[in-house]
Amino acid sequence: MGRAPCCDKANVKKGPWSPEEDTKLKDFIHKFGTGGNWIALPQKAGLRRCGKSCRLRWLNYLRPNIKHGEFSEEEDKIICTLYASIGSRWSIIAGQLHGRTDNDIKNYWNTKLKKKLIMGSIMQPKPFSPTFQTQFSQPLYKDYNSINHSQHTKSLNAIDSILDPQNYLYNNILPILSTPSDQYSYNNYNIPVEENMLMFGNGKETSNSTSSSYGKLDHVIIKEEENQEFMLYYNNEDPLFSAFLDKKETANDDENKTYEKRGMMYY
DNA sequence: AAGAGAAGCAACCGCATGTAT
DNA sequence: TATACATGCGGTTGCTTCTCT
Repeated sequence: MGRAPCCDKANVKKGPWSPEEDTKLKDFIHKFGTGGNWIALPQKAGLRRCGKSCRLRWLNYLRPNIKHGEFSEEEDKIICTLYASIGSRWSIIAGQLHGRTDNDIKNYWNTKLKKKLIMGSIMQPKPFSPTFQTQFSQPLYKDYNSINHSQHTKSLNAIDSILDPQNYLYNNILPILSTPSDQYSYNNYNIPVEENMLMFGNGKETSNSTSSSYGKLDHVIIKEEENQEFMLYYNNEDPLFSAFLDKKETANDDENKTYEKRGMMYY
C-alpha cells in the first residue's frame, strides 16, 4: 500500500498560477493568515489547489520581501562558500541571503553558478567527513581565556580564505574550543539566554542570530582587531556540527550590534 | 524567418522530519 | 510510546523563452 495522497489529485488544478489565484491566496493570507494548516487553506480560500502548492506559491513568490532577479557577487560568494561546506542544503543557504528563496538559489546554482565555478575551477563540493562528526559529537573542554588567540586565528578579510572550511575548522577553530558551560556568565550581556547557550570572550556583543533556525548556539569570539571581530557560533545539538562566522558591521556598545554574515560551516 | 537545441525557472513529487493525540 | 498527519525540503520535471544556425 502506498502513501495516502495529501489532497484529491483529481480535483486540484496543477501548473502555473493565474493572477486571479495569486490574488485569492494573497488576500486570504493577509486577512486570516495560514491558520497553521496549509491542507485546509485552499478550500477556505476558494482555490482548487493542493495545500502544498499554495504553500510553495506563497513562500516562493507571494510573501512580502522576496527578492528576485540578478544575484550579486557577494551572494555568489556566500552560496559558493556554503555549498562547499554544507552541500545542497538550500534552505539553510537561503537563510543567509535575505529575501532569497531556497528554490531560487537551487535554480541559480544548477543553471548558472555551478557552470561558472566549473569553468573557473574555483572549488569542489566538500563531502561530509564522518571522522569529523565523531570527534565533535563529544564535548570539548578547554579554557578559552588561557589561549593565545593570535596563534589560532587567521585573517578572514576575504571570504575566499574560508573556502576550505574543514581545514580552517581543524587548524584554527578547534584548538580554541571550548569550555564548561557554567564557567562563564552571560547574564551581563544583551544576548537572549537559551538553554545550553554558552558565551565566551569579552561578551560585549549581541546577535539576533542566536534565535535563528540553527537552534541553540554557542558563541565564541575567535578574532578581534580594530573594527573587525569575527564570531564563531556552533550548535552542539546538531548531529552534524555546525558553525558560522559573522563579521561585525557596526560597533555601538549600547545597542544590539548587527553582523554581516561571512560564512558558515556545517560538519 | 524558422526550426532545433539550450537555458531558465516555476512547480510538482515523494521522502524525511516534526507535532499532535 | 505509537501512530497519523502536516509541513519542509531537495531532486526532478516539463513548459516557456532565448539563442544559434
